[in-house]
Amino acid sequence: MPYEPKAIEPKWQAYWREHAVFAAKVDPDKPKFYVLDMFPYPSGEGLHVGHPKGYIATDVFSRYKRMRGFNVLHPMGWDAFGLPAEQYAIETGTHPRATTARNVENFRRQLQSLGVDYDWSREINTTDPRYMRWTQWIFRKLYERDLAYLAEVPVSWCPALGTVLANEEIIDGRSERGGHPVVRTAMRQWMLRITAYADRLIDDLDEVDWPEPIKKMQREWVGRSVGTRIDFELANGADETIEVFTTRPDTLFGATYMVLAPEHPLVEKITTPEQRSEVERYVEATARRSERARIADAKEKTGVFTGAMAAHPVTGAPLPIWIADYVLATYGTGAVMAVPGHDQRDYEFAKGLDLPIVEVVSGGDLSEAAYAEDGISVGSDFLNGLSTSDAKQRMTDWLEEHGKGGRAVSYKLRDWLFSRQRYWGEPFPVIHLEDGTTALLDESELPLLLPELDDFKPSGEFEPPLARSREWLETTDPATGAPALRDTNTMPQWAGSCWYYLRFCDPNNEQAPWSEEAERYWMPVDLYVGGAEHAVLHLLYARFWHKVFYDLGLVHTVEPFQKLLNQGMVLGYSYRYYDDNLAGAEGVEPAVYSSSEVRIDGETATAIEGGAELKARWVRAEDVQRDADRRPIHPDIPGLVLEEVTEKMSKSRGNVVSPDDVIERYGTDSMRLYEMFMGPLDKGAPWSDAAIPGVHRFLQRAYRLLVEETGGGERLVDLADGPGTPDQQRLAARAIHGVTEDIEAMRFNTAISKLMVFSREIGRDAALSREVAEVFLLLLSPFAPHLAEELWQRLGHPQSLAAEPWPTADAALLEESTLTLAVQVNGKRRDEIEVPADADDETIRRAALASPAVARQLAGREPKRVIVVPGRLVNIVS
RNA sequence: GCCGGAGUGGCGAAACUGGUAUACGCAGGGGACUCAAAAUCCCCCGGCUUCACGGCCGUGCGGGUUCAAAUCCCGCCUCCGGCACCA
Repeated sequence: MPYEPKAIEPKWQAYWREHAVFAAKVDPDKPKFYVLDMFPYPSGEGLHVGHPKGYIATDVFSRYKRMRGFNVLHPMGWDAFGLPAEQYAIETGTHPRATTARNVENFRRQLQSLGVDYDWSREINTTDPRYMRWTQWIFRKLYERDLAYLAEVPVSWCPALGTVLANEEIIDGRSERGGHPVVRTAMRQWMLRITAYADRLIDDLDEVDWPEPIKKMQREWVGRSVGTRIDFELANGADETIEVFTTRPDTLFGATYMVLAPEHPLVEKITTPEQRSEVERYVEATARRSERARIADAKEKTGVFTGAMAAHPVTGAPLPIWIADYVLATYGTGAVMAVPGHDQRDYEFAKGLDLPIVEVVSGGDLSEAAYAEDGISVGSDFLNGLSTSDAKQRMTDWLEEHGKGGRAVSYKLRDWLFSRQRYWGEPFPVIHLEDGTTALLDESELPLLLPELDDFKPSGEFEPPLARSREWLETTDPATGAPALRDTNTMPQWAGSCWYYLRFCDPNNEQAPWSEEAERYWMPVDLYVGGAEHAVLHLLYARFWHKVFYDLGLVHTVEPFQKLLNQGMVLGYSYRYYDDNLAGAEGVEPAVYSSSEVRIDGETATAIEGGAELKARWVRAEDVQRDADRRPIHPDIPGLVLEEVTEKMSKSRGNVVSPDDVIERYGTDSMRLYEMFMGPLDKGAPWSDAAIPGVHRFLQRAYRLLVEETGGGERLVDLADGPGTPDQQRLAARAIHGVTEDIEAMRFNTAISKLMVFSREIGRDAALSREVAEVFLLLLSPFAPHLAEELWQRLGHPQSLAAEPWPTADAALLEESTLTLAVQVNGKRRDEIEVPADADDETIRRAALASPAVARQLAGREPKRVIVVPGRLVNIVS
């Protein structure tokens, strides 16, 4: 019988489960290792071959660490609140709980078929009341620490969908689904004071072993900038000041006007009657435009004069106050002092509206552009002659002395909007009293469960679905018996994923979210693997919560994730064309275009001929036909050549490959091996079915190394006793050394190639010895655990190899007795020589010069220099 | 525009600290085994040139540093990802 993964793999998956081989228990006598995957949202579509890449990598590494004597924690669970289940509920009436349960079943089955060494006894689900209870408990802690507060926040409200939309759900001011209008409006919502942790979120990045680009993105997201606050008084003596933040206080003498964001609260107050109608029109127009649209025509700067004037803090000169949408209400103070000579945006605005531009830093040419670089201050009174950095100091000191400003720090980071107007999330453990105050539910009342509904749509204007259940909504204050209302918002999906790594340490605890003992033993996460798309938000939010836990004494480390790794995306080949049926209407015959007939400009596609606006369409990869030139063509539209692109796998692109199909054909071990062999873990690569037979053949060879076919059955091959021939021992030592190094560095692709070489060479000169065969199986086992276990058992071992010690290489066997050195003449390789490993430079030099190829190259010239690089080469310079 | 990452055979890739460019795998070609095919095993496989030995060129492009550059430096080009007027 040949290698039969279908017989072997389920057998070992059952064995691991039944013998609880991967169950993790606190054991103070053993070093721990906590490996974590970013847990998935169990979508209805199931896994595609891109998802498991990270899971397989953590599996390889955790199996390796276990064999190295570590007590490994490798858990899995479900981030199961979320929009798709709710949308499905709105459409079909199916309760999200039912959808979620079904999807979890399917995901668990698929993950288990990969043979990953999860400790399934620790499985968690964020929608489980036993989990949700503690998420709400954490919210109480945040509230008690004044890190959660209610605020009126502008959001994008879509009346037709009855819900608030995120920026990415809005296209051209309309909802992505359905194309309904969206308006900006203020709503009372929960906010989390993440900005209180801004400095620590930047500074503590120095503590962790993360890819530098990710750290950088996080630092920039927090966006700390150090500068000066300046107070501008109104020129008419009104009792208002405009506060401004700037990183260039040295240019204060160059300020020729002020600009407020249209949403700035002072706009209303200071606008003069003559300007009022124009200002109101502008403010209204800005509110109607989406943030995206505002950004899109950033080049054209518009604005309106308010009629009011501010006084220059030093000279007292009047500065006209404008409003313009290039000033953002959400950054700094929502107001800027405009220095058109030295800020490009102010320059463009001033040019467009004919406002004065003055030079206060020398070095540029203001007739061309603003000069934003450093220089020497000019036309700036007491700053004249100072360098930019000295002038900044001097001006800030002056402002402090005169009570008109001072040093300040500003962040890009904003507080975290923590409410969602949805059903399928954690309800807030609070009640709202009639006097307008808010009170926390007592711990004993947790979890606060969702009301049972059969209609999940929003219940009306500004009313989330939770408002549908009056009996849930209307309650009483347990303290006073007074009537009270529950909060109709739910928490965002982030809530559950912000602390799940802590729950995994102690998933069944009913007294606390986790015990101190478990946290002290398992934390921090030693290796965290997931997609780079979570580089900023998830990791920043989780770090924020962790720091709060630290301040509460609930965790003992400042940072949760010690080492982070982003797996590259598995891409799929998709096949694209275009048509002019923009709305996707049915029953029409759209004009179709091949990509060569289409012009792409940003996000819009137009026909080169005729200029009609077009939309991209995809043909499912399995439906694509080929013409005589092997070009991909449309199956139904004759002659339409498709464009082959490699992009992210998704259902809409028709390029999804399911692991179920791959496992059915080749087995899990082959799929695992292929995913690790494709290339470096952190690099993206297109999935290719055609390459799998290569690794599958390797596993077949591995199987035949130990099992031979007889007439009707099979038997173990005859193995030599003892450690094997000297050659075999050397090969084994080298394989152990190389594979170990590669796994430590997470270079799984090269580890596998070393295993391929090892298996090919090992039986070449003599019968395989038992010891060498065992080394091979142990090295193979993290990658192809099912096959390795099977063969290990056939060698007569009654126990799983999961707990076997990892082999070690005998250092003496790694040393070579002779070395092959390349011989170069003037840097070009001309020959090679064989020398004893301990040969001295003089011997090597003589051997190299004795080479006939060298003599031919030198053609009688004397070598000027001979460079001997130990163990590598000899370079003769002539 | 800014920030990050990457460009090496027909393809996925390797070369770890500057030291023999293309390991390993896919596809392709040839051979062995077979009545035949599949499977398996062995060999070849960057380009140009030479009967051959060999020679020349070659890691996106152009320069540079070095005895020696895929690797370091300067200037560009292309692709992928992220961010978007941050005062």
